[in-house]
Amino acid sequence: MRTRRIDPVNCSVARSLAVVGERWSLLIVREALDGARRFGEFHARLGIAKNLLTTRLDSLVAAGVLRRVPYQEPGSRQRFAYELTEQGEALRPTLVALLEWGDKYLPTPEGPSVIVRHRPADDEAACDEPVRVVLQCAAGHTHLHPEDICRTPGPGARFVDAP
Amino acid sequence: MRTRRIDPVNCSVARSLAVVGERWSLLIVREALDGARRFGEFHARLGIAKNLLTTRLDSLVAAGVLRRVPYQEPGSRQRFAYELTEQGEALRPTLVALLEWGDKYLPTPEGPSVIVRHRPADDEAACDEPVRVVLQCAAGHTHLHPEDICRTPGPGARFVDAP
DNA sequence: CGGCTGAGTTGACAACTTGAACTCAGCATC
DNA sequence: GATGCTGAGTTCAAGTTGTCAACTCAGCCG
Repeated sequence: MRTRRIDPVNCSVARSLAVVGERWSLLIVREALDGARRFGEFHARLGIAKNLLTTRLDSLVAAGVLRRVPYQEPGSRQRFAYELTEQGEALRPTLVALLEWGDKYLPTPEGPSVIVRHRPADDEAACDEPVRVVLQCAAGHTHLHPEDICRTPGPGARFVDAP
Repeated sequence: MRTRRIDPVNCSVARSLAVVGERWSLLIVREALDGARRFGEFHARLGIAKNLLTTRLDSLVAAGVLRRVPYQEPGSRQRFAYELTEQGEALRPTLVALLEWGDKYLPTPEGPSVIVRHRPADDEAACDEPVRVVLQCAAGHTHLHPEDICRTPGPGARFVDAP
């Protein structure tokens, strides 16, 4: 019997990337996390082509990352805004991880342009410290080294012959 | 004076995505984290077109994510393998974040196919617990809610007029 | 009515992706 | 020493996706 591996196509990373792995999707989510809600805001902030923005917003809505909500400004007709669902909010760790990686390995001479801070809405407990993303195991161990981590098959694993 | 925002184009997320935001880049890194090293392994595991794989591997090497190392199997001529640099290893939290997100929001009926575990090489301290990605501030606070997090300008921030 | 605005749509063109066929260097075999 | 095999690519046509500019469309405002 040949060596077998976990099938790499049957993987949540691949499924996630099918949803948010396109050129602009994560940048749209980033802007949404930063408060953008309206078509024109995304367009102006990102410089994305409008027709692409239309299709990206539609596909993110279809995937459940964004929600389309009507709004009406006084003196204007009803329009639609796009706001993050819980599922969209849940992409924050991914974006913080990418932010950290870029800060460390693709730095600009001036230093990072954005720092994510722990700043609760009720300022009483405001600690204001920078936020980082860390790998932590269920037993509470943190600062895991690469060699201390391994991928194991889960209940849904399928296997393929190793090449 | 108009409201001003942090310039979204001058951002580490955008610079990171320029390197690893293309269709296959993160999947190549995922396979590398799982031990793939050779052209044929990446090709067979991912099913990516060979010419694209060539350009992706080259650009990941140019970006410092992978390193091109010669190897020679007995009875074969010298060839090249691609292995992760420290910079490439540092993408692990990003991939774990995407894995978790996919497991939670894009599940398959059978359950997750991969579980990342804390399993040190020297099994003595093996705890084997699943590994998760968590946001943690420098003061040690964890379990941060969306509303407890904000983006603040860093030293390299540039500003643009709000749209 | 005629112009203004935000939110799109359309269409021509450019860039990227795919898949299949081809090359190429060295080893092994005849 | 010709032939074929293998892994690692390269080339090319066809299809898909992204870009930019121009256009539409609905309602408000004067």
